[in-house]
Amino acid sequence: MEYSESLKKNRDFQIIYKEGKSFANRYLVLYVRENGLQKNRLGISVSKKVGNSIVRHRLTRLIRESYRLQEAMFNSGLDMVVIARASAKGKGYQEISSALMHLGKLHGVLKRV
RNA sequence: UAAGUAAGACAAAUAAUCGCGGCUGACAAGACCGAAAGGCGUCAGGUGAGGAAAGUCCGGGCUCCCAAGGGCAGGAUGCCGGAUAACGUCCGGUGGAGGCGACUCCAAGGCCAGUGCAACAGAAAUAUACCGCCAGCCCCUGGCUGGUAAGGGUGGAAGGGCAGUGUAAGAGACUACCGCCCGGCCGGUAACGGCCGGGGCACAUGUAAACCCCAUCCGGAGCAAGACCGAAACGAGACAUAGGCCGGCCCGGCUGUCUCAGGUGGGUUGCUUGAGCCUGCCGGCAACGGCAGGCCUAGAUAGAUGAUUAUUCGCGACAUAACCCGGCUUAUCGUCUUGCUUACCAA
RNA sequence: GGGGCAUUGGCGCAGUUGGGAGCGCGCAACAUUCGCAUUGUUGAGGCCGUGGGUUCGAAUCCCAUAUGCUCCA
Repeated sequence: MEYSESLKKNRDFQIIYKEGKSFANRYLVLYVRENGLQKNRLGISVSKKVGNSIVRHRLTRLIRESYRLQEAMFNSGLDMVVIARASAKGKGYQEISSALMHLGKLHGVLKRV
């Protein structure tokens, strides 16, 4: 991803859960927190409750892909954590992507086009 | 053709664009990050999950720890022979069970080494007489004593089975066949099978997935193993007091510089060439082994396979490597190949 | 990567040499009261997680499997 990094440490996730704001819809939950950097940082979390390893990997990829393709739409300087919910199991790219954009709109982190 | 049975193969395909992880090559080679070890940009090429990668139920390699040697305890396995690095796996047999058959299935050592348990029912559960049968006696529509396991009834199981002889009634008391036990001979590496003789049955119900006995095997932990490089902070030592702070000065303390130990955050390695795969020939019924030729086929470290478009069909199941192999078990949409069996039809 | 535990009425739990499926709360009915609560009596409710096996007989023993919880690194 051109402008972004991924979140790795559990500590980073915990900070965002504590200090960030969250919105949710049917498939996803999105936490956002300003990090004061030039870049965005993205973390994806899929719980074991959602499904087996195949399902979890698939969802991770769909979320990463939809973020990658829409990356230019987001403001910069944000830490974001996307959590997949159990109802997202078995859904396709179109649904996941539109769910992510919907949450971005709710947070007001999308650039005005 | 239909039904079945056994073995095996495949796991949607093709193209384009964008994106991700290793690898190789070329160009940059420094202006970056870091204390160090080390990492790093662009382009091109090639490569990138499974038959179960799963469950973690077994076995081994590898690594470290412990260790003079041996035993006990504990655990596992359990007909015989073979294969193998090893196995609880596989192959071939034996015995038993199922099927018309092809074929399939079996935790299949030992309750005549010992101990325990067997509710209820039943007279009695390893020792006995309730009914009955027979004999004798008596106070004779009955009772008592003795004999008896053929019959009834209970039970999952009643003391070898069945037929005959025999007897007061019966009984391996005796006899034939079957079963059991013992001994011998023959075949087989063996499990075992066949034959002969004896015991006349005294040992003899079931349970070892009850304790246990017998035989064989097993040291412990696991790649977050282990090895290497190694900040900061903490610790030890040395030096300098040249400088700063405490002070009038010295000692001393803090600070400073250097060294060492330890090995945390972090990094490198272990990390993929291996009991490897494919083809052919040879040995073996087979599992498998030998020889020759060819091939190199993921290596991530928060963890890489996705998205879009087009075409085709049956509209795609179960499911993602994490040190590596050999098995087992479980999940699974379907497609195909071959051998064999049975039934029907045709020649 | 290794190990352990649990699963029994609606809920929480007992259940050992393998033979009866139980306890408390809850539920229903009846009694008591003018009525309710309390109390008492009675009752319903179970494939003992699932599938096989051993045994005459399995909640219990053995094997496989599912779900949940938990420990160590």
